[in-house]
Amino acid sequence: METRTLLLEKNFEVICKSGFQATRTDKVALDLGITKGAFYYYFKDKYALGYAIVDEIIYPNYVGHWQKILESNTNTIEAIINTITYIKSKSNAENIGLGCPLNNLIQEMSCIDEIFRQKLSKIIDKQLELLQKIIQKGIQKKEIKPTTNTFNIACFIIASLEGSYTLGKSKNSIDVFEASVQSLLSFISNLNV
Amino acid sequence: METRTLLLEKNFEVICKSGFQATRTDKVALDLGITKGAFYYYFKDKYALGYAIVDEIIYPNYVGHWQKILESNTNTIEAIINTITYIKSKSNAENIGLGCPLNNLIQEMSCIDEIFRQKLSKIIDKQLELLQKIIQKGIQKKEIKPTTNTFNIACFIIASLEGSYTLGKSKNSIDVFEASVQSLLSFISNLNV
DNA sequence: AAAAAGATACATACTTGTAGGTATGTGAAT
DNA sequence: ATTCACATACCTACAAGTATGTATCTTTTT
Repeated sequence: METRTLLLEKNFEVICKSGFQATRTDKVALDLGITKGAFYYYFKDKYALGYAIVDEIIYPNYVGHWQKILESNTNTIEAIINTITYIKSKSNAENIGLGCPLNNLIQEMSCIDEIFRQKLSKIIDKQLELLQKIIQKGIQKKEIKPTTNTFNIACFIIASLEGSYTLGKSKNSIDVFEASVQSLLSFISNLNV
Repeated sequence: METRTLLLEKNFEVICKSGFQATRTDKVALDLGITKGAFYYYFKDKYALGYAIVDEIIYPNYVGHWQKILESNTNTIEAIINTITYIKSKSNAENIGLGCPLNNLIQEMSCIDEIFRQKLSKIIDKQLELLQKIIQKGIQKKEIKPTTNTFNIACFIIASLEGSYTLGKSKNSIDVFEASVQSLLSFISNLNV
């Protein structure tokens, strides 16, 4: 694989485990058999690496799911439930302690660096935008109660999901995560007409 | 005020703004006209300060609300809604960008330091425990649907709340926070018989 | 009651590890 | 001949912690 890609992916992995600030880019590179010189050939500084990870790895990963729903034609509620069930299935007892990479970075970096905040905020924005469109479409298709406040519900769904990761991470246990997501799923199934 | 208390409270303030790792304890002390020597007289090291903040400031602040509900006799759902409405009212356009101190520390420190994780986890645990008791009592008082899964709902409420802060922090906007909490409130009001 | 002996609550100055970054070198490809 | 894709060695700012000094207060001794 290309050196830059290797650096991006391995650093992402370590950032997921220890956060951005605690990540030592030179040690990560060394683990890959890559030297500091190579790192600074591809990235201006540590923050440039962080931004690249957000743009190139995190963003696509968080927006894809919702995009697909919009493009599909299955029942709206079913589609949302399927997506969240899929997201849920990706967490297990081993990785739940790591939390959600997006969530982690928001809490750690938003207050320290405005560019980080903006880039992460954009991911949330895009998710909210897509979810609102999905719900709106569901209302038009008469699959979702017309009284539903699309903005409120979209915010609530993303918030609950992120919060579920927080619970799981804090307790380092999949149980609380799954319990919370389960409630979210039944909440969503009650949005129908 | 006592030197130790001053150090605790001012450092807590700065940690809320910049996180634990980015906080420079000596600069915080200096701002208070206190020297490094005084700091290390009261705290073994930076982590001891962090632990003290969690134990002495954060813990009491997060557990008190739910404790009061258990001790009161008002309608369960009303009591929960009042509490969350009160919590909601404490955030505004100026401070929402800081996020929730508990949430912040969980994301930043849980993976880095196990003692931090345990102490923070205990706060989540206590909140879940109290909320479960509150819901259980509500069921007994026939104010809440008997089919309600107390564990799932307790997890969901805490997760949604924490997640709402995450949204607000990421967008540095009170709107998404309030929208999400609003949905949570209406979800809770639907828990009645 | 006075003096001596510790303890308390800091202040000052110094040390050290290291994270992050730079400057320069070099072999291969174009 | 020059650019590309790194490698090596060095630098430096500073966060964290330590060692030591000292004024004041308390306690004990005589």
